[in-house]
Amino acid sequence: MKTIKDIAKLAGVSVATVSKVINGYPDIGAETRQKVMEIIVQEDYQPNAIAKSLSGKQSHSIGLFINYNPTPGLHQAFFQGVISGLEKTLGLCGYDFVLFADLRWREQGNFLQKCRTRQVDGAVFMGINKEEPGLTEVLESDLPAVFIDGDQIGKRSVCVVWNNYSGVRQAIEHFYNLGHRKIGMIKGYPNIKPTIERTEGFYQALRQFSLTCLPEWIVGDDYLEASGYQGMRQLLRLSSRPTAVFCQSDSIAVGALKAIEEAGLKCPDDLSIIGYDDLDLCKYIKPRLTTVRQDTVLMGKTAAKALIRLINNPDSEPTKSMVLPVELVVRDSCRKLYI
Amino acid sequence: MKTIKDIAKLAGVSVATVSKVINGYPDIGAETRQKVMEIIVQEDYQPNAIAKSLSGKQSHSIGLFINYNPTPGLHQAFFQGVISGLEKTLGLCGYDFVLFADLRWREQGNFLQKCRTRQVDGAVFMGINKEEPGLTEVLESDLPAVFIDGDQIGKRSVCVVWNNYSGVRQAIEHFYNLGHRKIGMIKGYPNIKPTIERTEGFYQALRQFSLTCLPEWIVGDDYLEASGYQGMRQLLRLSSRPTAVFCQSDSIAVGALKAIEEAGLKCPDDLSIIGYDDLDLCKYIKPRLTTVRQDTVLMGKTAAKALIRLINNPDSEPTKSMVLPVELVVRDSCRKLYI
DNA sequence: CCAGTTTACTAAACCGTTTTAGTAAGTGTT
DNA sequence: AACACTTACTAAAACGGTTTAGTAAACTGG
Repeated sequence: MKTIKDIAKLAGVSVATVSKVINGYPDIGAETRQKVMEIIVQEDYQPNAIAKSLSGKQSHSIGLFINYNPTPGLHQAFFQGVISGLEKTLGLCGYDFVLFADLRWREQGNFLQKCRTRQVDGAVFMGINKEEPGLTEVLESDLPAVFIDGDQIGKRSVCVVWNNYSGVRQAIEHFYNLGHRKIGMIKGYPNIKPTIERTEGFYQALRQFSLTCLPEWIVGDDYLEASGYQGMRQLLRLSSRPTAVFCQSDSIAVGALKAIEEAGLKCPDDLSIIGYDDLDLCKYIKPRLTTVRQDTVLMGKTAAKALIRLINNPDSEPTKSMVLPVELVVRDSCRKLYI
Repeated sequence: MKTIKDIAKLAGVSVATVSKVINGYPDIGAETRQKVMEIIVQEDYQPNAIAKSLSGKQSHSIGLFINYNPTPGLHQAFFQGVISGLEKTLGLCGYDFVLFADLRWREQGNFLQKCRTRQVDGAVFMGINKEEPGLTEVLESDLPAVFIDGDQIGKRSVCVVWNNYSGVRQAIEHFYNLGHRKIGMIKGYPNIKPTIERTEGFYQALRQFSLTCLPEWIVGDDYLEASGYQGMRQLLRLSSRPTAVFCQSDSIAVGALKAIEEAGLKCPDDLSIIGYDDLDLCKYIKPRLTTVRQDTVLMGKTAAKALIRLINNPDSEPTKSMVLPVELVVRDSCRKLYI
């Protein structure tokens, strides 16, 4: 591997001069600059990023903490899209990622330590629980950080979230426009952000459309298929049942569809269903599932931009939270109701 | 951030002594060691990985090149599982990953440069095409590398692949045991490894079971749903058609199922289908799809182990290629044929 | 023509480690 | 008591860059 010394020797100048040429310092003569550049190109020289990090302050790398077994409510395909979005935007700016795998951070939650030790310029957290120990240190530090779909706010950290309220409202509005007035809901795992917000959003939307809803129309306590199945069975047993059911995840909706079929009923003829997440399978099951899509790539790109802003403006007050729009994808699981 | 100097000062020894304590050198007295360790714990000191990399040879990081738009034949969920497997095994050994996002490697294909510049101890390539420029440099270098589902072989590099032959054989055997003797195939995108091997495996398996197959029973030229749909329509138009069709991907199978249904036929009653990949949706479509599962997490773990071996035994002859078993997952898309 | 300024460069310190070579004190041998 | 050996430590160079302070040479103005 060629070093800056080799280049300096070949160009007949000092290493300082080479460094200045590379970093665009003004106090270098035109011919010298020219000469050095030629050698750099000719030798295919690239500065050692490690040495650069140690010497300078910037490492041009971003720490990535991913919990692949997150709190329920995050689906599988989630990470892929976000990473891809992060990569596109941060890659353009010359950043690489340090994906922290070393298990020590999981056991001890020493996120900040890991970041310092690898000297990353910023960090992205995905699927990291709010209560995770070690997170406060990050929030109190001056490390630029962004939390994906989180609600942490710190000195130099922001979070990027989806607008759950809007997602639910669009779903309810769709039901409403189709003539549905009796709307139920199968909820996900309690006490976590998506559940809380989607539930709250549900009530808000009902109010907006002046609808009421019987307490027994709200069931469910997990994001999994099984919970959707159980929830729908409960609903079907009711004497006065809703004509449309909003499911807080697609998995729930899949379970619900199973229960509907098992009861000898048909979706959307007997019951309209909307899911949440827009998993791949929504297009393939029958009926094709109407659902709320969250743009994961956009999430990644937005997070990246926020992070770059935090890194480049060390003393600006950070925007605390960025809310992304979501979109209802209409397919075949809802029918028009003629009242 | 605490440095080794701080610790040395606090302990009243030289930095060399602290370094030796940390790295377990023998020429340190028991009391000194004890004292230094106490201070390290008390101060929660962790050595700077960057400085360590620059000084020593090992950086305890692994380069990761991921092409999210790979040649057709790799499905979405693929990467997630492999990364998770890599993470588990390499994380245990104290490695972190450097995920190369900086677009310069894509445009110029300078994989090796990127690795040298970040001083990674090894590299993993996923979805990287065999013809990619810059790959030869890697293969000729002494950089430990492993190619996921590839067929590159280099000085210090191995590849980890799935046994396509076995996968197809299991599928055909399943058909055979159910009584099928007329078996067709819908192929994927031509001239890439999975297609070549699955096609070859198909003929091998037919020979093994002494079956013959009309040329017009082999159709298809892409891994996508649309291709499966078209392929199946072709097959259904034949006067003498197969009773079972092996699809080289699940997407193909989904398209095929659509064509079957559209023709007023039913799977598995009129036609048995087997897919390949075990996508999530196989469990949710109707009929639930019998398919070949490739264990992505196992792939990641195996790759990790191979890489660690390459790193730790710099002069051992590397095993050139590691073949992983695959497994037929039997669901509802094949029927027993009474002859 | 000389003091002051500008230009274009370099030497050397520094970043936080590891590692080699060196050394002083203690131990054992004769 | 003189010698070699061992033990337990340290100074300093090295890794490959950046950056500060300094310095000759060239240029400027009065």
